[in-house]
Amino acid sequence: MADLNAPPMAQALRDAGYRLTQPRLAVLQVLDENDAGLNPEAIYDRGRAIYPSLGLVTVYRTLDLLAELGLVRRVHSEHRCHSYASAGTDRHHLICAGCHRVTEFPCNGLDALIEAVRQQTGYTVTEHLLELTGLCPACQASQAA
Amino acid sequence: MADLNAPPMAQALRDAGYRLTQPRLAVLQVLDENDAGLNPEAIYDRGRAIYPSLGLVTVYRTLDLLAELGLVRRVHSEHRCHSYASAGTDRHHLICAGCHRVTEFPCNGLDALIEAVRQQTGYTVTEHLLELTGLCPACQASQAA
DNA sequence: AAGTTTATTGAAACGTTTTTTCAATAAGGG
DNA sequence: CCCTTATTGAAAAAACGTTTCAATAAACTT
Repeated sequence: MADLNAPPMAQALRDAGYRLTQPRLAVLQVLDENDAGLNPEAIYDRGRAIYPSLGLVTVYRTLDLLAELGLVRRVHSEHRCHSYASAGTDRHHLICAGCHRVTEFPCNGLDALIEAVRQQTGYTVTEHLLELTGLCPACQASQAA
Repeated sequence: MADLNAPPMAQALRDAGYRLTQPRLAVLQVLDENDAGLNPEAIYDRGRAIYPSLGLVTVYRTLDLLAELGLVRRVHSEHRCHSYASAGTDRHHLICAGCHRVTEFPCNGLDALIEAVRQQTGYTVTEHLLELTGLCPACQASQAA
């Protein structure tokens, strides 16, 4: 089982005690090669180009596992929340409404903001979700033309 | 058509040019009386106690309409994004992981944070989503006992 | 109050997304 | 190589959401 070209997330999977199967590697590769959020069916379609026996169920299971391990995150919108994108060390998604590209950004200052909310409301805060949506520079440029 | 006890959102609906039907009022009342995020089926069950002929399809349609008007918002989580809660003037949800209560909070400082991201990335930012999850004071107290 | 207009309804049917079941397969260890 | 068992994928099922359309009811007009 050669892992010379395995995406970086593969090591994290192995380190967590999971097996590196061909279907999982195909899913990982699709996620690695695409910076737009992709829904399970799109991942399935692209994954079958890499591993033709890939099953849609496996895509769902793999995404769930990766999400559990914090390696991917769901991409949220008001209408649909079906897409997933890779999750790096930066925690927050910046989503282009034009090309659907998903970029991560660190959000300095959010800790202070959360602390203020904690003091105002008495809530502990254990999880937070922040997504910003707008147009990336490339889409801004092409819309201006 | 008496609206003596109509929830506040009813006026917003009427002002937007929509009819205040019994099914819609039932949905509005359910949302008004519950501070936990509720999924469509839960709203349907509770709504039928108010208006027995209520249909599930109507719940979905009413939620869509209310969301379109900014009167309710979807509640997001990593696993499921099926719940809705009332939306007031404050924009952001604070969700209790214990009792599922959804509270809104204003988030002073987020504008500055978004501006910093804009300058770092070149993105315009037209929408933002922020949710904080933790334990409310009541659940903290009951867990400590 | 009665009549008219038309927005809205709900059940049935349908479409989409996600999960379960289970025999078969394959990853990884000895 | 053999063994263990995690994982797979197709079929089936469950869950979530939308469309169709005749009937109903909200709101307006007279």
